Amino acid sequence: MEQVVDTALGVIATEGYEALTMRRLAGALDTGPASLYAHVVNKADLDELLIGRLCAELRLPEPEPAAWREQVSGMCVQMRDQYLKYPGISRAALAMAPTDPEILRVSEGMLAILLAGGVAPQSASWAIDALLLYVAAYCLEISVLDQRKVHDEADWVVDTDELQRRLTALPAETFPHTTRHAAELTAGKGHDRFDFTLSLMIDGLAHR
Amino acid sequence: MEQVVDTALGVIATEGYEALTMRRLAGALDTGPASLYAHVVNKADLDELLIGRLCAELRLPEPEPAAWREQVSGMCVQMRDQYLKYPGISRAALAMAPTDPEILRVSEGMLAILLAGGVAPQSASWAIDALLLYVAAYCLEISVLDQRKVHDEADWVVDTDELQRRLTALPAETFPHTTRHAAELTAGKGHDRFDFTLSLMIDGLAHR
DNA sequence: ACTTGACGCGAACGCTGTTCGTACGTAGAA
DNA sequence: TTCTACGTACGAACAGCGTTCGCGTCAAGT
Repeated sequence: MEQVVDTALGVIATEGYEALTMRRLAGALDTGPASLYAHVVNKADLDELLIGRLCAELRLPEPEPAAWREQVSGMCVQMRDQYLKYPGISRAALAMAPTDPEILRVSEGMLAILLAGGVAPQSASWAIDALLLYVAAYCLEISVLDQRKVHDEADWVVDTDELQRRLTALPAETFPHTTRHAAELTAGKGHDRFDFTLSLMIDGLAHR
Repeated sequence: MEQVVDTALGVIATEGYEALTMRRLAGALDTGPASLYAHVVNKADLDELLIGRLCAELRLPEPEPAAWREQVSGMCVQMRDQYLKYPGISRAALAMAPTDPEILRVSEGMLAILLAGGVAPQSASWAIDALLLYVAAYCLEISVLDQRKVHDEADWVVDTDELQRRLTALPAETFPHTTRHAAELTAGKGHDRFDFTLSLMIDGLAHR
């Protein structure tokens, strides 16, 4: 069963989550699809196992009260990179009940950081939920965009420059702010947008 | 083609997005699945049309600089309620390119509100992105949970009280904070968590 | 050596999105 | 009026999905 999870993660890492079908996974294990159901109840169950394995590889820091902001954003960056390492897997994370013990472990770790930083328990609890949700959604969006680049024709997907050109070309009377600030709307290399949102939420948490 | 979108929204409203298959939609229109492709290129195209229709029904307020916070959170609440009115449709929203003119209209409206409120253009642009992403993810999570309640056996899904009981029953030495603050972790009726995250981000935006 | 039990897997089911060829209805030309 | 030609609509089919059933095989117990 451990090998099933490992092989599944391998398939996702090289071909994306959409390619992880029971048949494809069975083929990678040199067997038929029916044999998988001896080790796994469901595809949903497999998804849970995958997310659990992902969370198990996250490293929880020892809470340092003075550095709680860096520590919590570091956790989010860890999750982000883990999600992006297995493109599209965040879809499974979004559709999952938070019952898994490995997820609870991560949640416990983040709670410890926030409480050590002096955040109120209620704010900390809800903030963890919001952060995990945002990270998963952010990674899903990125994975979907990357998937489009592979699957569809290249002219259907637009890069940043092309998008900015299109925004500028919009009718200025109905989209005055969009045309004027097309540069800002399309700005952000790498994970600038991610960092911005994280600091937005963490700053909001600190000012409470 | 307008009728196709209307019927599709009707199906989603009563049976959920997962039930919106080409065959089910064709059946609701008293025809076969092949006929749909005369009006719609793809299922992805249909999804875009649905989200476009959804966004078209959003009401953009006239920006009032003093009330920008209430206005932007009001927009998010509008989107949330619209998403929840059609359970699961936020999945389509998350997997979509932001090219649709109706989405641009909403984005333009929110940009106008934030700029009128004195938010820097770069912060406003990124904040809109983050807010839209969070709203979609939040609604997707809710829809998935509701779906589970319908599909699976009732004992697989846990309500708030049961979840709190389980958290409290965890081993206290490995989950000290989770067991102690199980009440806070499971707290929040209605959209309290949603309101919290929104004010978190908007407050962070104001302190910039 | 015979029985029994468990396990693995080929084949099939019902479902999905999508395509192809045909048949029909209509509009224009002779 | 009659014939043609074109565009549209749809029944049937295809490839793929998750999942289940039942048979065959193999190991252990008596």
